[in-house]
Amino acid sequence: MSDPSSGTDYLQQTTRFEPAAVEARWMRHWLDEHLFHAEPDAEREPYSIVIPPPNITGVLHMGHALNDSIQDALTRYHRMLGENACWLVGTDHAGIATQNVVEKMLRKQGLTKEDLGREEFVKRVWEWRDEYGGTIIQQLKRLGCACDYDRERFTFDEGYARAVTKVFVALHEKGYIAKGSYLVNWCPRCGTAISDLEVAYREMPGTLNYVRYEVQGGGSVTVATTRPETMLGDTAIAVHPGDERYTDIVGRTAILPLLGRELKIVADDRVDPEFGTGALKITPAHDLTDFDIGRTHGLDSVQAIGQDGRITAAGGPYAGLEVEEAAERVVADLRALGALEKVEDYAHSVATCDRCSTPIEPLISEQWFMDMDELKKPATDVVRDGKVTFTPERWGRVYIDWMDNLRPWCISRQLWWGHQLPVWYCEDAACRETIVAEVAPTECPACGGAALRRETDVLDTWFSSALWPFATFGWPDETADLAYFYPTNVLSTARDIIFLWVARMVMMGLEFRGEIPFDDVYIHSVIQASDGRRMSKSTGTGIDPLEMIDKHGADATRFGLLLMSSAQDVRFSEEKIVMGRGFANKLWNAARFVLLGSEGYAAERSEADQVDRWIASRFQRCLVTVEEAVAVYDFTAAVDTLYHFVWDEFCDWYLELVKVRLYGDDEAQKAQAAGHARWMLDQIVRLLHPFLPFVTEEIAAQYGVAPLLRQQHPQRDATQIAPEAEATIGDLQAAVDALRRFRAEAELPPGKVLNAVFVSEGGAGAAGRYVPYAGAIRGLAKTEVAFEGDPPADATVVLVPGGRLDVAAAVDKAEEIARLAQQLAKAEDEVERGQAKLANEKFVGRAPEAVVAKEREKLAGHIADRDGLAGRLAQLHEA
RNA sequence: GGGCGAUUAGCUCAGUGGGAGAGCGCCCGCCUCACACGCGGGAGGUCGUUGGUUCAAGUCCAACAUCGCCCACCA
Repeated sequence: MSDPSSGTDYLQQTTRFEPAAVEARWMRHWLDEHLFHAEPDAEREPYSIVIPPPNITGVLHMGHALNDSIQDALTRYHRMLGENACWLVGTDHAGIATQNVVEKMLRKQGLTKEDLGREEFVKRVWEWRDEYGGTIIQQLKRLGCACDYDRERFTFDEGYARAVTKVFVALHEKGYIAKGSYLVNWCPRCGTAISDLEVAYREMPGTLNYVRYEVQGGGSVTVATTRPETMLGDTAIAVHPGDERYTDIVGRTAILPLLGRELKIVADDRVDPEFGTGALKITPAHDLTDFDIGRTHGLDSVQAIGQDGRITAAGGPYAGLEVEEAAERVVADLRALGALEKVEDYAHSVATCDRCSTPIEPLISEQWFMDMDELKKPATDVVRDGKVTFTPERWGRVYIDWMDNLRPWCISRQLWWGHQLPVWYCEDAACRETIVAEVAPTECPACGGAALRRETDVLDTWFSSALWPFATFGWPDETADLAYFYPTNVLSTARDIIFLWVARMVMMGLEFRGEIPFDDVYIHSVIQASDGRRMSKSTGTGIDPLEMIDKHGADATRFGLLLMSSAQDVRFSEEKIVMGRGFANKLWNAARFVLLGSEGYAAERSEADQVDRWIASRFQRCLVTVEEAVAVYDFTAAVDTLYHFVWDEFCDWYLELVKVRLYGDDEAQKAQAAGHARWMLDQIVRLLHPFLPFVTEEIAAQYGVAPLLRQQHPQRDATQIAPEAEATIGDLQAAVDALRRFRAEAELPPGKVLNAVFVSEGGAGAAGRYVPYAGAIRGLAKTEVAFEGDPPADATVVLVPGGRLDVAAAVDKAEEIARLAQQLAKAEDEVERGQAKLANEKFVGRAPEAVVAKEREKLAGHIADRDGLAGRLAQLHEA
């Protein structure tokens, strides 16, 4: 009782759910209790999820918040189902991103990484990581994520490094990993090669420059280029073999303007005769097509642009210039020479670095490559065969298409922050052996020399990320965790890393564990800015989820995000979060009402009253819908169903109906109602907990069942489905609705009590069903009801045709006659329509029986309506 | 150039073969003893266009239009 956050006073006073204090208090408690930690337990089914590890440089953005709300709901849900759920958490060392951030920080201090040297620089990155790298993990806690924080991993921690090394060495031994000299995507700003997937193409305005090259022995050939500066590296000109314009110059020699270099003229069918002039200048060192054509024809390769993005010595007078400046100078000089025939505006897509947006320079470089041919086959098959399923399904096809067109993966990076390749070179000039080993060799196994130099390159960050599902559970050691939690159940992520990450995890999981890393891949929606553009910091369109948590609470934010998690991309709408806030508040107040109104009674399901049977039945239907939705990762449907059950049925009807008994004088009735209300509340709170963990925990604590994570999910029980109670309460609802509508239309003052009488059609006494609900109708519709045979003198006339209710009143006779006439006309139309449909032989003959039966039922209803209305109208006319 | 997706109420979105839904906004009435972050009532849509399939189409097919995303060695 000393706890200020529980007890009668607390409940009475907190008419609003205030998230801030509640959330902080519960998260602290959950963490102190290590509630989210899971250990292997042979008695229980494992359920595991690995979080897509956020970069240590990252801060929680809307995409994380959505994905983590999803994973958290799944984790809590399965935990409550009795499974031993483990949500593994951790961060990614994020090679380029982190190195960039630390370099930027150093620059502010007037330092470069070269000033410090590699060792000291890496030390500084670790220091940075220790200070700032945990930010995002703390932010997950603000959201309420039930991650197993006791197992937090880092893609660069010691055990992880062993896994990475082992994988590299193993793949090298199999011949999948090898060093080679190829044209790679080079980012001059980051100073490293990057993989094809890290290149982003952007449409940019540019120019197409037509440059005339003289041909030895007379004549000339004109080529079109968007990058005139690359001509400094030209070694040939190519034309299509079938292009008759150029047949006479193939085999001859052209002269490169400005530099005077001799260029072969070759024929190659990769040249598109339709484009430009049909003649292509060939720069094997700086263009992939040219590189391939160069190989085919044995052309020289001249590197005109260096790794620093400047023109090399091969560029003669342009040496040392930045690419952009060189382009301007080359064009100016060509123009002066008269070799520039024309310049056209031309929009084309420019390859840029995904990390820093700098234009990529394709250049030839010695790099390590991973051949995917052997790995991709099984990884494609498991998706094709449905062993790994994608939701939504279409992403599975996207995955397969990509796999089918895989090229070797450039895995080496010229960075300082990352997993250094486990490769050493013998320095002995006569030996030059390359050694790939898990443990640093002390001498060269080939010549015995002790002078060894370690490869300075590090691995692509995604190389290590690919091992995440098994390396985090202890691999390369055969741990109990690994045996128990791997393979994981589901991977939830954004579609932009299907290739970068998901595909590679599948390949590595199959290769090193012989098992798929996860059964399901759930690809969630992309949340766009409210104007439909991509959310991004640079354009200022980003919305900070933490701000939403501050403003509306974590439960509300999670709820809103889950409503935005549909299969399609959605625009961010704060309204949905506001909706969540309202829902949390509604639930809290419903709980206050139930708990305060039933103090002293124990939760116990009752079947005595129709209302009790009805709400239990409705809850069962809700439960089934929610379970089915979660099973197919339809969180929007799950949350929407819960919202409407709790608000529209539990609060708007059940709680209102239960007041009659709760506030009444019949002690037996009150006990039943109180016990059942408590029981129902508890069931609801349990079902909602995975989606709204804080408010549900706060409620549960009020009656002593917190933490909900240790409680059981509600049980499905078909015996609680009560169609007859649903029918009765459905009729009652229709009656109340009709009375309310009548009151509103007749503009009765709110305080005015209406008198009504139920009359059964055909005198069968069906109105008797409503006898127990006279009190409810009084409360819900401010109407005093009487039953057949006992009409009050001033009674408004009420009919009950076919169990449904219609209202008439002697308020204004003429008005009433007009209203009824209108309704009658409508009913007659409906009857006509229904009869026509049922007279259609094709419909009756071909439509499913149930559909036809439903149509008949509807028609019967309309006929009853029509007859009832006609009768009343006749009565009114008589009177 | 190839592929994928979207187009439903003023706004943001559900709805995938049997008589159009939600939240917000809007209009009317209510501080009714859980909740004004609330309660009750209401208005508002020829479901992008044109064809087709079907007894029946927002829902399936085709074409078109518009918007968005992904992939591609777009000189």
